[in-house]
Amino acid sequence: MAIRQRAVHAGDKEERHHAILDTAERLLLRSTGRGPSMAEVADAAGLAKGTIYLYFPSKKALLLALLERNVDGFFLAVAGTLEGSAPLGIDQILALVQRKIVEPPLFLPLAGRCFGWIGQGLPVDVVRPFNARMAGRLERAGAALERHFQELSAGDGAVLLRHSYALTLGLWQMARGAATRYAPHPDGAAIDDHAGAFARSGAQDLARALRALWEGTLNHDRSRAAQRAAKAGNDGAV
Amino acid sequence: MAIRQRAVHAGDKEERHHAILDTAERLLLRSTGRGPSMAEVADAAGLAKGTIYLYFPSKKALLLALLERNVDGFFLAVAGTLEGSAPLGIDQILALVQRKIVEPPLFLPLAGRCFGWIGQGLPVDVVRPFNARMAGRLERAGAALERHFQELSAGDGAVLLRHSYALTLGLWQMARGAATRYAPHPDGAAIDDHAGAFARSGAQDLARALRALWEGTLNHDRSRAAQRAAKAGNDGAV
Amino acid sequence: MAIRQRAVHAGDKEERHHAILDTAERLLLRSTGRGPSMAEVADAAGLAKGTIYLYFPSKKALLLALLERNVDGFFLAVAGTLEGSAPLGIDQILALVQRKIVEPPLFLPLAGRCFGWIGQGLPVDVVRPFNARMAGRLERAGAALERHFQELSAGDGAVLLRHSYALTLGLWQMARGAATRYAPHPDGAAIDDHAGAFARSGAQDLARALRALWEGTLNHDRSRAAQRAAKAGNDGAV
Amino acid sequence: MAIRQRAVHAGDKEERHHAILDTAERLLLRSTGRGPSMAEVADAAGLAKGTIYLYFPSKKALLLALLERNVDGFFLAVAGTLEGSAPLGIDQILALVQRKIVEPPLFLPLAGRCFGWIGQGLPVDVVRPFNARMAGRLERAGAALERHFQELSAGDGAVLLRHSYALTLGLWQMARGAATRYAPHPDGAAIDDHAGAFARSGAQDLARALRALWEGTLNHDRSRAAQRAAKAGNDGAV
DNA sequence: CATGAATGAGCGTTCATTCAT
DNA sequence: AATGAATGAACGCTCATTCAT
Repeated sequence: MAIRQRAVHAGDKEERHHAILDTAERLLLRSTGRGPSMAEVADAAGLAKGTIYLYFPSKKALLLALLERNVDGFFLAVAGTLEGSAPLGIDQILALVQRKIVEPPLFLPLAGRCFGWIGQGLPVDVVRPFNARMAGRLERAGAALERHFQELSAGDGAVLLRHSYALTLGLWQMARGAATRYAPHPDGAAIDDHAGAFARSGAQDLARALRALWEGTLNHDRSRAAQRAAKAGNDGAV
Repeated sequence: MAIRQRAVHAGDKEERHHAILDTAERLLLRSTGRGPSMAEVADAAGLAKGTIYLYFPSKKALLLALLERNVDGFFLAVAGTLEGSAPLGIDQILALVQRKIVEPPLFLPLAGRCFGWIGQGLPVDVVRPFNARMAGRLERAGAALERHFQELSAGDGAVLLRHSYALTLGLWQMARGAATRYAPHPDGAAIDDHAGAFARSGAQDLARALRALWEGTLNHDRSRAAQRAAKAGNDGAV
Repeated sequence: MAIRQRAVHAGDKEERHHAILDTAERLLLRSTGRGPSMAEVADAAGLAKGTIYLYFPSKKALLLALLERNVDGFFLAVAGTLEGSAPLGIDQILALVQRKIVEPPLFLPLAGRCFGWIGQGLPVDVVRPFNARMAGRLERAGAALERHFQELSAGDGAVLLRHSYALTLGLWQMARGAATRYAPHPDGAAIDDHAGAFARSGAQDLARALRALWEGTLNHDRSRAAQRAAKAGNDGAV
Repeated sequence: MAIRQRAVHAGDKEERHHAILDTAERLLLRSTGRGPSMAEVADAAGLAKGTIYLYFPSKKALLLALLERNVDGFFLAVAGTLEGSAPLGIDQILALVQRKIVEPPLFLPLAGRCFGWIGQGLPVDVVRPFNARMAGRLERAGAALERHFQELSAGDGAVLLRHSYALTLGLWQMARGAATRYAPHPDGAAIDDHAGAFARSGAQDLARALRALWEGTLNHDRSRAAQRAAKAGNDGAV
């Protein structure tokens, strides 16, 4: 175990915080069941087991931090792109969503597992701020989205993003259960044809599902807006 | 623990099989992480630990059976209803889907957890038939669906059902991660408001998401069908 | 499980007794650690688990019976051959010993394991008669041996046979520990050269060891007899 | 259980390593079947169960280490004594062998049990070096022995030692199986007489057996050497 | 700050034995 | 006599967490 320098400055500590998260993230991807043990994380990070506990009070807290960093990444990226651009079409936005959700760290797995872990046994004063922060990110991204699609009324952007996240998450898990992954499996050339029917969830499948969800949502809101407009016209006439 | 009764006939054994599954199902809902221990299941079922292993060869097998029973219940119910009825509108079908998926045993949680477990460490000759059975159920339900909506071409019914299942699953997990934890135990009397933004997944939210997914899918297929028709008309004219 | 006939006559019961022992013997050869489970024995014998307990009061008793039958086989065969034959040379007797001990059921393994099991937890009224019977067999075979070698005084035949059994048993176990067996291992073509030095115990090695033991014993007794004779002569002369 | 002391330095750890082995050794002597459980070892050593696993990766590894320490003790002691001494007579050497094999920790039992365990379920990269080390010890002790007895040709020393070990092992087991069980626990006050015939293996019996083995071996080799010499003389004469 | 030895509750699983049928 | 469902103590092992150094 390489003896690292002591982290004396605040910056160093922050850095080590992130290093631990990075390590845990990497291990979580290859892990199963209960996720990587604290010993594994410590080893892989080149730290002692006890040291991890200087930075995170418990394993649950570590996983929660990991989840937050991941979800944050997605919503911040979406919000950032949307806020700084000319109006985008649905194709471009769907591509963005898919790229940000599936590609980069490629771990929905984390979410799938963490959502089952957190929320139980974590102290209220940890969970409450976590939820508040999530809500904030989501609302900001939702608002940005609404600026690109007039048919979305206030709050609908956040809802659509949340539904997209859920749909992706669900598909990922069903796919995982059947041993077909997004990432090409090492020796998974011809795993099993029967796995397909229930789990044929590749990127294409996800794209199709997301498009349906978005078009359905936008259409719905558009017609509702039209109804409101018509009603307003009628009312005005009378 | 006293012997409740010996399951000597095939019927009794089947019954106990189900009783164990029922118990495990109930405990799984309140459990976290690795799910209820075999000892907990046995205790709650009024059996000895070893007895469980007379009915299921391992914990994984028990959970897989639980998952199958759940998924089966959904797809069989959907297929059964659709096959024996006059054409239904989208509202009626959505109500059916939602009722069958969310209500009865009320645990997507199981699926969320099990999909992560199966496909890892289970022998191929267990997983493969499982996948095959799932595929069969799905296809049958999908075909029944296609008879109610002409715009769905062959195979699209199954895809739509799969997407619906995934969406429900994802929303359930996000909701569970955030919403159920403030209330000490019994019922969610005092849910935190901040939990909402990210997790406000009640029945209404699910209904909204499903409707969007279905309308988006049906619209998409309808316009594709229209294009095909138009093209055919043009071709015929020429 | 084929329902066998009920064993109503004494002969049937005796027969089933042996059938169970045969089955257990066969399984024990392929087993490891604690030996075959009672369930395995029952299955392989085509009986129910409880039925085994009608014939043997416990697993330990079953193993003890197995051991007895095996040791009996050896000593009875030796005694039988020696009693009904003209004087044999050492080569012929060694060949007999080796043939009877190593070849036929080929399970020293049983002895190696049983000696560790029995003698603890078995009731006195089971163990005491067992020992008495063993002593009888051994003495009879020893006496027969002494008739072939005049240099052996009373009791020495039994001692020599006991030592032979022990030597064979010890070599067998050392060989087993190093994954080299008497019986050619299925895929054991070139297991490991290093195993050899400590465990190169094939039939040849055993033959060499036994010959040394026997020649040493016979020589020793011969010279002792000579000394006695000389002393007697001297005494007589005086 | 309170923490006795933390083993921080390499020396301390080595010491605790040995302390665990000592404890396991002691328990193994009184144990049956599968040997003492890890929990028993831990308790008797004043440690927690998990702590044992800091020093040995598995129960099998612990037993293997125990066996190695025992066998090592014997062969090293023999080699050490023989290498640093003037030529010894057979009586002296037999006394040495017996003293080193039977006396010190007094547990062949271990070997009897361990030889059945190792070689099954232990990774090759553990068993192979183990065998190699054993071979080294044996060859060194054998070579030392050959310097004391000219009639032993190269390699015969190791063979003789191996046979001696096997003979001792076998006798010990037969003795144990029959002799130690009547006395309730503490000491063998009232050994049954019937046990004797098959198992009367005290130190005297062992001495007798070993002497026969050694004399037989040495005589054999001596006469072989004589034959060779005679043949050489004849050849030279012709 | 950092370490890693120590802890011990907990887990999934086995299996000899019992006894209602 | 025969069955096999039920039992429950025991086992080997893991791992989040603590705390002396």
